[in-house]
Amino acid sequence: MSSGGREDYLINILRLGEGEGVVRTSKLASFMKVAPASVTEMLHTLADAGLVNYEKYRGVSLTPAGMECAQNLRRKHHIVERFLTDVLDMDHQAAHDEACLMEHAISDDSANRMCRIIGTRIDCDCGTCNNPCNNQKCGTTLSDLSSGDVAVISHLKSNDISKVKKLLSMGFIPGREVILESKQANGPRVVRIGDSIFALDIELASTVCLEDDPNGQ
Amino acid sequence: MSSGGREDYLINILRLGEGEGVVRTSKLASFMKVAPASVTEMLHTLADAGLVNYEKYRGVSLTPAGMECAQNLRRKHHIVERFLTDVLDMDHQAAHDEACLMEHAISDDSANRMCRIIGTRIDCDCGTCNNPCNNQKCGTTLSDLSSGDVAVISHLKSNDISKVKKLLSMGFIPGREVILESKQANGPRVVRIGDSIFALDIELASTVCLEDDPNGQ
DNA sequence: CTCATTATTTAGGCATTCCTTAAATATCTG
DNA sequence: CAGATATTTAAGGAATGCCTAAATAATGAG
Repeated sequence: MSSGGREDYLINILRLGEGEGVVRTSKLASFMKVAPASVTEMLHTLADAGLVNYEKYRGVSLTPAGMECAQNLRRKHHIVERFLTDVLDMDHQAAHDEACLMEHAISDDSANRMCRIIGTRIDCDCGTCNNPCNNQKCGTTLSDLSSGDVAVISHLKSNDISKVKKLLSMGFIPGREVILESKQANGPRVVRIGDSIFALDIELASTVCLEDDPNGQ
Repeated sequence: MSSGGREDYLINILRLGEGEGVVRTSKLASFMKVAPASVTEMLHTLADAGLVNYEKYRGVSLTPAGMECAQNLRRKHHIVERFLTDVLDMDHQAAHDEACLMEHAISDDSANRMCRIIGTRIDCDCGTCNNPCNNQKCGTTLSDLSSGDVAVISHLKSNDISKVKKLLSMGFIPGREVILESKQANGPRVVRIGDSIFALDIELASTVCLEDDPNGQ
C-alpha cells in the first residue's frame, strides 16, 4: 500500500493489529510491499523512539505514545478525506490518495478546524478510532428549544450521513447561531439561521446538538 | 526562511529574481540560510533537470519549465494560505506556516477546488503571480437564471468573506448543479441544490457565478 | 523429541537528498 | 594589477529507507 516514513509504519501497525494488538513482521512486510528485513530495521527505530513494544521473533504492538501518534494520523486521514469529498467535491479515490499525503503535512489545528466543519461525520472503519468528533456529547438539541430561544450549534449527531449532509448544506454548521421561530407539539420546528428559515421535523431537529449556554443566552 | 527541497529553491529563485530575473548564489545562500556551496550544488541539479539557466559565476534564472513549476508552487501557497484563513478561520501566521508545508503536498486538483471556493480572493503580494483565480470572469450568475434553468456553479465571487462562507456552508460549492425554482423581479431567488431549497436575495444570488453552458442544457 | 520448514533477524551495502568545510578559482574594484 | 570578495570544486558526512544473503529462532509434523 503506502511505503515510506515511520508514520506509515505506525498507521499500518495500528491497522493490522486492530484485533489482537500484536503484528508479525511478515504481515507488515507483505502489506507494505517491503522486504521483511526492512520492517525489522524500522521496528528497531520505532522501539528506540518509544513508539512500539517490539519483541524479537514475537511481534510488535503500539505503546501508548505510538498509539496516540497512529490514531492521530488516522484521524487526520479520515478528516482530510472527508473534507475533500464533502467540501471540495472530490471523488473518493482521489480524496483517499491525497489524504495519504496530507495526513503527514497537516497540523492538528487545521485538522480540528476541518473536523468542525464536517461535523460528526467522521465515520471510522476502525471502531477504536479515538476521534473527538465522535465523542461529543449531545445535551440539548434543536427540538428542545422553546419559541424565541437562541442557541449555538455544537455539532450534528446522526448515524445517517445523508441527514447530516442535508443539514450541513442547509447551513446548520457548528458554531452558528440559530433561533427557534415557532414549534408545534410534535410537529415541525421553524428555525431561522442567518437569513434563511427552515422547517425541520422533530427527528431532524433533534439531530442538531446545541452548545451549553451558561450565560443564559 | 525555508530550507529543504529543490522546490523551495525554485520558489526562492522566483522571489529573489522577481525584478532582474538573475539571482546570485550568495543571495540565495543567505536567504535560505545555507552555505553558498550548497546552493551551487543544487543549481547544478536544477540545471540538469532543465528548470534553471545557470551560468557559473554569473547567476541563475528560471527556464520556462522552472518558472511554471515555481509559479504553480507559489499559487498553491497563496491558495492554501487563503483557504486556511478564510474558510477555516485560522490566523495569518499559522496559515502561512502551514501553507509552506502544504504547498508541497497538495495536488493541483485540490488547489483548484480550493481556489474555486475562495473565488477571486487571492491577492498575491507578488504582482506578477500568474493566478488563474484572479482571472476568472464571471459571466452569468444565479441571479440571471430563469425559472427552471439548470446550471453548474463555477465559483463564488464576493469581496465579503462572510458571504462566501455562508454560501459555501449552504452547499453552494463549485461544480455542483443548481436549479432555479422560481424568481421574482428583484426579489429572492428560490434555488434547489441537491435536496435542499434556499431562498437567496439578489445580491447573494449574484455572488454565485455559473459555468458557461455551451451545450444549451 | 527431532528435523525440516518457515519466519525473522543480522550483516553489509546501496541510493537519495541535502548539508558542510576547506581549498581552489574567478570576478570585481580601488 | 592586486587584494578583497564571490563562487565553485572536492571530499565527505548524516539521515532515511531500501535490498540481498546468510545466520538464527520458532514451529509443526512425524
